[in-house]
Amino acid sequence: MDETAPQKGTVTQRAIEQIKAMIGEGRLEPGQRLPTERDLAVQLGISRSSMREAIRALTVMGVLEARHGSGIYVTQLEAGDLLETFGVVADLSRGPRLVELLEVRRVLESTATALAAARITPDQLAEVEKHLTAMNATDDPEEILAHDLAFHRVIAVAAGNDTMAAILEGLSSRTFRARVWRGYQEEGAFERTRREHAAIHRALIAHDPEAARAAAAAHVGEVEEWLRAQLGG
Amino acid sequence: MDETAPQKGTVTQRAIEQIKAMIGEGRLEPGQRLPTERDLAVQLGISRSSMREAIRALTVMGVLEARHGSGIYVTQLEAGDLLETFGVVADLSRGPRLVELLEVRRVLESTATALAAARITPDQLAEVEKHLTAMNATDDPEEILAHDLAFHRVIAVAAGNDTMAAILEGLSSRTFRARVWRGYQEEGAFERTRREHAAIHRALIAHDPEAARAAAAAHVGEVEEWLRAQLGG
DNA sequence: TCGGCCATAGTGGTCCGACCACCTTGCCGG
DNA sequence: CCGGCAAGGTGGTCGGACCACTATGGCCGA
Repeated sequence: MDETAPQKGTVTQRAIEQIKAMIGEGRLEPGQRLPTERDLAVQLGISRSSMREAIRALTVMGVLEARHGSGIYVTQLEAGDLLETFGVVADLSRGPRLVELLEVRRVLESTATALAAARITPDQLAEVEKHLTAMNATDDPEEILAHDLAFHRVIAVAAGNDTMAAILEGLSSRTFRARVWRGYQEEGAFERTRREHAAIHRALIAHDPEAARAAAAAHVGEVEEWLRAQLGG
Repeated sequence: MDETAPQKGTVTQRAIEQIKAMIGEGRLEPGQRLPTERDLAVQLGISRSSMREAIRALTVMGVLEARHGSGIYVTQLEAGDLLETFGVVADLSRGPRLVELLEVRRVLESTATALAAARITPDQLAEVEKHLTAMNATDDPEEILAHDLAFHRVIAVAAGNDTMAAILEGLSSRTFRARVWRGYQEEGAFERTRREHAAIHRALIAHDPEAARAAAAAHVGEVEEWLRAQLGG
């Protein structure tokens, strides 16, 4: 048995862990440039192919970023970078898990909206209003959806918890929302959605966290219940 | 310009999207075996190296699973499979983001505990008690941590939302908890933790969701406040 | 006949070397 | 002094070869 090379798992997997460890131990700072693929491969004693797979893995995790012709860099390791893959879950989920995801979103969205009610700045509030009016001024579903997403995104950011905002971003990814809302809006839910958004807006203006929490929970809950009914019968 | 091959992004990235689309459209069922790497590479018109990188990427996302000597399979696409990378966020986060993660955990954990209070079965309750007593019967920090994790895991499962349980699992990943708790427990927080766990347990027995929510929120909130103080000065 | 062993084909895992596309740098000429 | 151009360096792609492991089926012995 060779103590210098425990030989656990594939060499690629080992490389992934080693680089992750380097970052965890602070030997690689956010934004820093890594050695070249070729050098890294030599350092870890593996081939460039395997090293590239490891880099690819860390890239999809949002830990590394490869710039063609320039080099490999550690990302800023911000919530957005690392939670990007969260959207994949939403995209590939179907049936009962969609309800579960909406339940998670209801919990987080209501909390975020409550926090936002207490902390939102005038500028952010103005932006919320901008998307609200734009959303009500058009009949194009695409545009409505875009402003709807932006509406909630601004609120999530105003809550002051970037991690929570990033998770909510993933839970509201374009394809996820589009898939669910297509059916929901076909049942003439536009007016109801408008009223719910208005209620959230009022609560933000009043800086009333409890009202904001209730309004947001009801808003997401409506969709959640509709989807539950769709699946149930 | 070739309309048959839009040439957007790298070939590997395209391959990732194509396979993801196949699964999204239902052309690939969970558990199903994919063609060989070599065949897939030919089908998508790329080299095996690039195809392997795409497969590696989908593997770390928890979408595919490669079995050496057997083949490549689509995972069951359960919440646990897809949210496994969530733990990486916790592992690589430091400073203020740790507080944000704990804030998210507090929100989800309190909700999950409340749900569990209403739905928990006698068997699950017995398991909760098992870990509770085991946790109080030893002084080995390692063992305490293990039972602590299991304690909350059972509760999360009892809540009936697998997605939420999977997220909480990521937020409580071993290294994350170990890093934070090391310092927290050094300040003689054992007794307080014991009391908080007991309070959660009582609320579960009484099937009292509100009490359970409050107890869980306080439990996580304690650590959150301690960590906030650590960073603040 | 039945059971287990083993050769074999097929699969993912690894490595190598070459070339391409792109960015960066710095030299050179205006 | 400045702008453009050329060369070197980097990640991206390719093809082929071999290794490690699994699964299958036939063969041999009981």
